Amino acid sequence: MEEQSRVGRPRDTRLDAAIVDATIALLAERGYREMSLAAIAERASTTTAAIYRRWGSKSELVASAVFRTDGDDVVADTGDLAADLATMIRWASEKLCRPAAVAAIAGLLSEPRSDRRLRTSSAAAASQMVAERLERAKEAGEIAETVNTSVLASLIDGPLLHAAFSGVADVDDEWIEDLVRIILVGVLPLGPSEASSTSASGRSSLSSVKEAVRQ
Amino acid sequence: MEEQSRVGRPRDTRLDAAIVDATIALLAERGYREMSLAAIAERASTTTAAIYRRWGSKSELVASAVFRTDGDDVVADTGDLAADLATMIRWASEKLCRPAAVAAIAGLLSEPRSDRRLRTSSAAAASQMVAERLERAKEAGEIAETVNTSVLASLIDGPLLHAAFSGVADVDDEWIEDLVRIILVGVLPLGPSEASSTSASGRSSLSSVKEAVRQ
Amino acid sequence: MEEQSRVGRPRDTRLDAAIVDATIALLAERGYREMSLAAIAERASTTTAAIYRRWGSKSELVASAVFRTDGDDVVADTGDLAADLATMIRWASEKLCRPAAVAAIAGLLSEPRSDRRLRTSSAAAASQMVAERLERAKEAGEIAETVNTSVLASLIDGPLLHAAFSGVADVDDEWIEDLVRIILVGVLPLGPSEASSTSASGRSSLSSVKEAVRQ
Amino acid sequence: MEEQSRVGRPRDTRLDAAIVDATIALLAERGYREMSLAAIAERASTTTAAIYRRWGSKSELVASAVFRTDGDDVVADTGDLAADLATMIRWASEKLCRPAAVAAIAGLLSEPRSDRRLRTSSAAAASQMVAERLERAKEAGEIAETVNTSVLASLIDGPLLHAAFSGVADVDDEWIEDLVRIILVGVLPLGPSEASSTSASGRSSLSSVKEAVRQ
DNA sequence: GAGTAACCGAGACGGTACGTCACGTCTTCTG
DNA sequence: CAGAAGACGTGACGTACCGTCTCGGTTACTC
Repeated sequence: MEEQSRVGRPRDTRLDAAIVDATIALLAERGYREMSLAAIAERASTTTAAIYRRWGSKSELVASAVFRTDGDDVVADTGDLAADLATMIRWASEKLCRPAAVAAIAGLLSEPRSDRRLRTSSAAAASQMVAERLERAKEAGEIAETVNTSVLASLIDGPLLHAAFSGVADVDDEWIEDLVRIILVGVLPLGPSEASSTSASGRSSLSSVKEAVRQ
Repeated sequence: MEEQSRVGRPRDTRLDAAIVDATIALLAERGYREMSLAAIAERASTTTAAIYRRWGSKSELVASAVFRTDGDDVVADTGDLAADLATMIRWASEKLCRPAAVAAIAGLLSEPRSDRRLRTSSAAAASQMVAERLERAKEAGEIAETVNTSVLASLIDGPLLHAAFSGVADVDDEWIEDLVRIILVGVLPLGPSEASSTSASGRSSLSSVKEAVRQ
Repeated sequence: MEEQSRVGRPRDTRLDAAIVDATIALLAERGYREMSLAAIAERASTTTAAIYRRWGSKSELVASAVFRTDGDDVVADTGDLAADLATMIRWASEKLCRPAAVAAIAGLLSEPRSDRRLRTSSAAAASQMVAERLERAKEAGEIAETVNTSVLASLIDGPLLHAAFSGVADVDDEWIEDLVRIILVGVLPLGPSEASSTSASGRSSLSSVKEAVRQ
Repeated sequence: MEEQSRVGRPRDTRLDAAIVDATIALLAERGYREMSLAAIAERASTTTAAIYRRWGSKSELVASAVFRTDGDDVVADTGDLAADLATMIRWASEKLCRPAAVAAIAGLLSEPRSDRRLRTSSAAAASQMVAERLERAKEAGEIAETVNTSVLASLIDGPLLHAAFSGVADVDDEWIEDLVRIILVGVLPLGPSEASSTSASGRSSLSSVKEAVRQ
């Protein structure tokens, strides 16, 4: 969304909303590739020129339309990791599982310069904040020291991405609760016994991990 | 890849390979959107007509080039769930984390009728086999009864998708091992204490799960 | 050449002229079949899309480029049939004997639906006007009543077509003058003797015509 | 039609006829441009390879199929110019006015190398023979000395070409008879009065020609 | 009678042109 | 100066045709 100069006729703000709405609707209906800017303009009762006055390209429009962060809290930090993790996953599911979002992610990644545009803006910032939140949890002893926070971060968005892309499972509250439970169990510190067994063997083999947990 | 009849001049099999190789190379270099069939044809020293003789569209070519399953085993089933899970994740990482695969997934999902074509062919079949493997593990008592296998399936591909799309973490053996450990711990049955505590409270709240694990 | 609406950016009229010029030049150089729209576009420093915005097809472009009638007088009518016939043949030779015109006529007739498009527009209109001019001459007694005006009309363009297609004779002023002389002599009323002889025999045999003329 | 070597399996002569018939039929139905060799092959129940074994190109096939001269007499020479001219025009009408012939002429002229291929073979030979016949008529005094035989030759095929191309008039026996009458009258020597008047004025103006004829 | 050379059908091959579509820019008129 | 309309260059897409080539298989002359 580009700035506009102070002088001259101001932009019709109803057009902004109409364009964004049309973009989201058409993304869901047709997908990224078969959604032309002409179709967006027509549904918004305007022209492509008006769109290009506001956004620099199709991908920029889609990115800002679908992933506009109206100053949302992207990271929950109440102090209770279990609750916060559940909250973040729920938020992520609301963000990623919409049909328009699936189409947008796929479309933006299929574009060439998506690296700079997309990631640097919203996604990267959010990732950074999530990483910091998890790092704090680790320092607070809420997460086992052996847990790689990079891996843990991938467990928040990743399963949702898979579900949204494959379209197999419908992600409802129960599904999310099940997911959170597995992650939490897998991530929590297991007390003295856990500490000793893994410290003894270092990066133990998977079967030894299994043994340790059973105890 | 369409069948060809027995009569007439047979197809030049070197062309098939050259086209597939060119497709994978250009996907990695330029991404889905900026990879034209003309460029593929040029690199494979042929013409677009020869490509269209073999595949019906750009998306069909990409799907079969990147996700050709040469009769691969898509599911590991040695009886040891821990080892099999690790194997499947490793296989998935080899399949999904290549640059060409990332570009292909994004591109195919940005196309309109990818649902029917792509998923029904390879991905859906693989998902089905994974689901069956997990269901067997559940019946064998290797997985806690409370674990939703649909959620568990999304934990195999999902984190890899996230890592590949965000490009933040580089997925190496250590990363995969960390992932497997978290999933295993979160999924394994926890013995009598777990059974009693969860059976008592049914779908317990997340905080009660936390308590149960700590014991 | 399609109409364009009043609103919006107007067409670049220099492009229209450049395209038409390039079409005529390339028709003469290469002929209809070996003249591609891409070559026309290149010589006119534009693209095929700009051409298709103006004309619906290659044949339509060629027809309007070669046979554009800028409100020309297609029929001479000074009252003197001899002079008018000479004028019309001279005009026709200028229209039909250009290399581009020869290529255009052949090309358009080799296309399938040229009937409706080409003839109904310019050629048919011109033919109609010529027929009317000849009919008036007949009523004025300048042409013998036995002369079929349809045949006479074919004597204006026909010999020029033959000369242009066969490429044998070069059509210069002397050639045209010779042609006009033959037609005029064959067409003029021959006075009382002619009237009586032909009325006596009705549609006389050709040899009797010969006799009649000799008298 | 290319030669074939003496050894090996001989060609299926029924195919030759079937291909020629299919070519003529499709030329009349669809025109030159929209007649594909694949369609010809299909109608003749064979393949394009069999066609290319016999003819070198589409244009060569069309030329030989439509204008095959099975040793026909292309020039009538009974000694009676009037009758011969009528005969030649009648023959020409049978040759040129078929729908397939119109399509063939247009198509061949729209091809690039039609000069060498088409004219050198049949048309040029025929023209040469016609020219010689007319020259003999002139020497025999059957044609006025002022008549240009090149012009006269163009009066045989030309009007028929015009009629066939424009499609306006249907060329029947009466039409041809009318045409022959006009040409003959315009071409015959007019006796002593003609000789003196034209010798006096040389290339007289058209109006003086008119006067001379009226006498 | 065995060889062989050319035929036949089918269909893939390289090459070229066609006509369509979308993107992002530019130019006019109107408010 | 915004907005509507639409032309502009660029470039990809998918189709069609031409003329050639390569198969497996067949047919008739030749040795």
